[in-house]
Formats: sequence, C-alpha cells, structure tokens
Amino acid sequence: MYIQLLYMKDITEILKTKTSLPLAKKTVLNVSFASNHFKDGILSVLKPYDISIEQFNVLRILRGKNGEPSNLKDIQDRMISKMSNTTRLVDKLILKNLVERFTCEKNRRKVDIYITDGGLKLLELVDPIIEEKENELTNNLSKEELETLNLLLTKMRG
Amino acid sequence: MYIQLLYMKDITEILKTKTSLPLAKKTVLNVSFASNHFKDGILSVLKPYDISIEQFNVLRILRGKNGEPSNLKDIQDRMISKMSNTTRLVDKLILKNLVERFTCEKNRRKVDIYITDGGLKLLELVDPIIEEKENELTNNLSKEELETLNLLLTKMRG
DNA sequence: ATTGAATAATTAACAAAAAATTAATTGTGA
DNA sequence: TCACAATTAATTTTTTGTTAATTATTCAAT
Repeated sequence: MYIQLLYMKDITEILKTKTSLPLAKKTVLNVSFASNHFKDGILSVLKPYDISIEQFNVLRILRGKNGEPSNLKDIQDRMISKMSNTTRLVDKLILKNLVERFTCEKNRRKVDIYITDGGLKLLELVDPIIEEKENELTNNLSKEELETLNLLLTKMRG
Repeated sequence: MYIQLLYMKDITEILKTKTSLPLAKKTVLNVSFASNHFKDGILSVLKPYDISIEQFNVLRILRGKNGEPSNLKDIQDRMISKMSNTTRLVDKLILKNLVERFTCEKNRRKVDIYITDGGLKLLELVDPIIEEKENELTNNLSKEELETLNLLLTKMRG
C-alpha cells in the first residue's frame, strides 16, 4: 500500500524533539496523540448538552436494552470505567432525569436501571452530531486506509 | 499490503455490540482502546517508582533542556495535558526532590524549572524498562506494519 | 439453622483533569 | 507617561476518575 503524505507534521515535530524516536515509542506516542484528539472532538460535541463522554456511553448502553432494565454490573462490563464510578455516573444521570433506578426484586443486591424518555430524546438529538464529528475526525484517510488502520490496531492488541 | 489476522477479537466483540459499526466510529473506538492499553502498560512499569506517566514526561522534557531552565508554558506546550495540571505536577515533583522551581527574573510572570540530580538518576533507571515495555506492547506488528500504522496516524491528523 | 464465601453496589479517601479565577505584564491611545 | 484593556502565566476551585474498604444480600456446605 502506498500512502501519500504531502506536508504533515511528524510526531517528533509536535513534541519538538531533536532526535528521531524508536519505532515502538513513536507508535505509542502517535496512538496516544490520536486518542486525545478524538476525545477532545467528541467532548466538544457533547459540551453544549452538559453531558460527559461516560454519561453518554451509559445512556447508549441503556438504550441498547430496548426497555429491558440494566444493572450496574451489566453497564460496567461494557465500559472502561470502574464500578464505583458507574454508581456516581448513574447518580448524575438521575439528577438530570435521564435515567431511573430501583432495587431489583428478584435479587435485592442488584439495581434495575432504566433510561427515561428524556434520555432517549437526548440521544436522538446528539447521535447524528457525534457521527458527523467522527467522520470529520477521520476524513483525511480513505475508506481503504481506515480499514487498514483498524486491521493493524486489531492485530496489534493480539 | 496484506495483513494476516489469525484469531483476533474485533472491537465489536469486545464491546458486545450486535450491529457492525460505521468505519469512523470503529476507528475512534480502536484508537481509544489501543491508547488505554498502552497507558496501562506504561503505568505498570512506572508504578514501582511511585511516579505517574505525566510526571515522567515532565522529567524527560526537563532533561531535554540540558541544564537550561524550563517554564510551565514550555512544558505544557509539549505535553498533552492542561496548564492547570502542570502546576500541580511540578508541585508533586518538587515534593519528591526531582525538580526545583524559582521565579524567572527576566519575566516575573514566569517560573524557571530545573531537573535535579535525583531526577536525572531516576530517568536513567526507568528509561530502558519503558523502552522494553513499548517494544512488548507493539511486538505483534512487524517493522513494516508499524511504519504503516504511524504513517496512517500521521496522515489522519492532517 | 449457621457459618463462610461470593456477589452487587455503595461510600469514602485520594488523584487527575477541566474550568474558572487571580495576578502580573505588556501594549496602546489619550 | 499614565490609564486601562488585552494578553499571558500561573494558581485555585470544581468536577471527574480510581482505588480500597464497607454494607447488604445470596448461595452453598455442613
């Protein structure tokens, strides 16, 4: 594959390092840099709606259940964040009336968490704007290049 | 380029999503995932030395000045993190006697920050172990694949 | 039934990141 | 040159994230 780089800053220019970096180190830096860039972009979209990335993720997980309740363990399993934090995240979402929480009757250790109509409405509003931003953030690469990038990242984690 | 994927989990498997994701969204997720993975790895190396990734970065930037002082703006410019945080990072490093801080006489809004001998020694100790970990984290890809990955990430940020 | 282990969630204490504020300096026009 | 707005630098405050310890419930074995 041939990748045309017209005039793009190498990571070493951004970091203002004199010497060239080992390939592994360079990769770690480039990946972190890209990840931060993405995060900033997504955050800028969510900001006007007063919702954090993690809160947004919880809402999407709950919507995915189509009316079925979710418990904290469920939510936590498909997030990077920690259990304790998920409790607080849900607390915040309850304050905003985006979700509701009840103790589960079948197993009283658990809690049932539902997304409210307000939560669903917010998602409908934000989803397309997020998608637009994601496209914007990746639009310097062609479809083929993006596919290669995804393959490489997948292979890298082994 | 042909990339051989034997039995690797796609990001959709990890996230347990039923539907396949748009390419842009998938890319954002894969990059974030890789970045977190790297971060965890590096952190595990630094942990025994009671130093955070950001603190480690500040020390390396200061070493790069070869005895010249740095001010917070300098440091912040080549870090991903925010200014406010850099103040506190330096506070922590001062407590550990790894750096020193004085107000700059030329421009009294600024501060001069120096790395101490203790700071330099710590870096010498940790550097090779970090490099080893970086190699380990990327060793599922060949040299050519890593080069392609870096090119794609560079091109992506435009 | 009673105890011990396992599970689910919460709370509290500590660390990091983001936002807002304060303080110092510089540049500009009367 | 003096007043003052704009800019820059740094710090403080607020919010969010992490880790560890705690509470409550269930399950399983004796």
